[in-house]
Amino acid sequence: MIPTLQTIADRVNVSRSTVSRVLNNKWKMYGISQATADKITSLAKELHYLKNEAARSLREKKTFTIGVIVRDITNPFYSQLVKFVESALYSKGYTIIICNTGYDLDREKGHINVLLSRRVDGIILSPIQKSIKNIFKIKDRNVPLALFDCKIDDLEADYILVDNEAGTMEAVSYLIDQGHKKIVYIGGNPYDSNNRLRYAGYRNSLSLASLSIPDHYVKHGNYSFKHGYEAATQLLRSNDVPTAFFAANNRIMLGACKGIMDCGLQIPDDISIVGFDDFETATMLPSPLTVIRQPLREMALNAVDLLLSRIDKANNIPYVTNMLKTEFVIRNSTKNLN
Amino acid sequence: MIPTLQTIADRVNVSRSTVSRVLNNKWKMYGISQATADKITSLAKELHYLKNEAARSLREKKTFTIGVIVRDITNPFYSQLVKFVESALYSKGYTIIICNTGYDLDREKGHINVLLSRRVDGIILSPIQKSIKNIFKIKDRNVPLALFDCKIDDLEADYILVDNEAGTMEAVSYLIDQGHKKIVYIGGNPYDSNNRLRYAGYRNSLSLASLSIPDHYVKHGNYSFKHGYEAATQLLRSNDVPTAFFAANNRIMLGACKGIMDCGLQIPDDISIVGFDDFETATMLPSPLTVIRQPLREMALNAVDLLLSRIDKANNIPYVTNMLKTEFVIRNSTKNLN
DNA sequence: AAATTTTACGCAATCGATGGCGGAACTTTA
DNA sequence: TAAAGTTCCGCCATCGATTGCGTAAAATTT
Repeated sequence: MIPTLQTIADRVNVSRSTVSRVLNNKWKMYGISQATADKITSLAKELHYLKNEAARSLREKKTFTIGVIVRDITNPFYSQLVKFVESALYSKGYTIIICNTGYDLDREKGHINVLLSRRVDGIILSPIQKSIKNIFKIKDRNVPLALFDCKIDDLEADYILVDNEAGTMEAVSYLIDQGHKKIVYIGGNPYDSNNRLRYAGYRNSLSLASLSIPDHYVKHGNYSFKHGYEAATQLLRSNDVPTAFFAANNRIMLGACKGIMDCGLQIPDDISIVGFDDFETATMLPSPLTVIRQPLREMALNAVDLLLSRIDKANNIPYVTNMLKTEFVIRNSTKNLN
Repeated sequence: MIPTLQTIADRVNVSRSTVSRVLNNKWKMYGISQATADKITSLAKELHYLKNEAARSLREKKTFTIGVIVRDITNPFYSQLVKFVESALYSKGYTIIICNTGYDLDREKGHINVLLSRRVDGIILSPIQKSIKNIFKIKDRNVPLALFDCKIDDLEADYILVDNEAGTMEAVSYLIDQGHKKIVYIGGNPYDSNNRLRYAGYRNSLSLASLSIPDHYVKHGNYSFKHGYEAATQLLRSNDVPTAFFAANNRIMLGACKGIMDCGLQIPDDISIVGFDDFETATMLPSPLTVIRQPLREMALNAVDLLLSRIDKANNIPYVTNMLKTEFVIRNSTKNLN
């Protein structure tokens, strides 16, 4: 049998209440004698008593659980996010439930239902485009929510993200400064907010330099290796070969790099590339990749802080949008054409 | 207010029991009229009623929660494991709590306590060496447990792992067949079961070929990029440069590759390398890496099945050790010296 | 010695869902 | 019309922990 408060109470000849108070370190304020307290704590240890969290949650209306919904846990961007979030929350006594949507709206919906059923204290959500309905389910319940790595129009909420537009402009302008004029944008889902903002940054930079953008230099698609690969190979085999690629995320970038290699070309000698997200492999390629790094750790801690403050101090503080700066990490994947 | 069974019961003028029975699709066996059932289901929808899982868990002594404890969630090996496990369990109505130990024994202990407190229905644990005490805590409570990617001496339990020794022998023998005689073993923690078995495989292969192993050809350490890097660079700069490396896992292998590159050498022309674990980056290097692939998806599903069968059919079935075969993926990171 | 304080706890309600047992109301049968 | 079924549902205990309120017993004061 798994011991309960009652088990201990019976053996020490006190009531459940007393045991509870002792084990929650509140015995002083309830005037319980040292002797009783000692008996209880030592018996608890002896029996390997562990509080039943389901019972505690039910009574306290607090689960010490946070739901984390990501799009693809195997993407290092998210697995690192999870690592940081888990670590930060662990030290605060919270536990995380991981939900992987795989960019599937129905799955996201299902996961949200489960999390709400479990009465999680908060949710960190990295939504897919068109998640609004799902998000409203959370808002309706007044469950603290941190939207991660996105910005949804007309939706009031807490956001944690980076300045996608500025970050992209820094990278694209860098290419332009190096003399590139034929710069291709390989993007993700055209409705995704990140993609839109990154694309906007790309356009801005080219426009500032008075460079035009032929339609076939813009390849929206999705955030996959495959898309990056196909976009790159297609362009490299076309009759208007660009001099540089901008990749909207790490998956696309890797795919593009592979495509470039498979076309028998060299980075940066034959073609330049920059892109969003830093990742380990970026440093492992023959020429390490120049990338836009997102301050993932900061973002994770930010999301946790935001959530915890809503949980602790009531959920009626004004919404904030926490837009962090990106860092442009120059390595060696671009060629200076000047 | 969040609606409960009582809320609905009051509005429909029935008892909680009736509502519960209807919402659990048991109304037919309790002879509840269609009309009542309809009223209840539609009101439940209208109010967005969601069962309180804490209450259900408490009453049913079942949480539909599985704890997954991994060493490093950012290692693609584990993030993929999590992805597969999450997906398989989601379809069965289970939810997973992720715990990242970072190879820290105390953290593992803390996480196990939390999971037991939460009365998870089962645990998938990828332990660190010397976890036995922690594991016994789980066994003492009779909580279904699947030990992943390890084998602990004298500990009866369910294991899911690959045939490390045979897998390693296949790879090392391949090197030997290609004429390599100076093969270095860069390993992980010397007490780790995987490392021991992989090392055993390495010794076996060399021994079968009557090759001796100088002490400095064996570099135990830990499963980190850093260790791989340092071991490789140190050996490459020594006066007894090997012709091939065997890396005991993906992190070490990547570190070794980086070390090789930083020494200005080429794979496979100057030095050959094979290692454990397949990973995306392996295919992205100038010469794609020859690796020993673990059937991760199978392993994950196996772990889930094992756990669920223990959960559903009682926890007294005999322990099993599920040792799967590895797959040797030949790419282009070794040179034929013959 | 009676009154007052302090010490040291216990009682019982509560959180929300579940299910065994029982029973009222209505219908059918003899 | 009384007995026997059916139909349809409610009562209440239970899971384990928490806490406001209350109080008996011991200690102290007057």
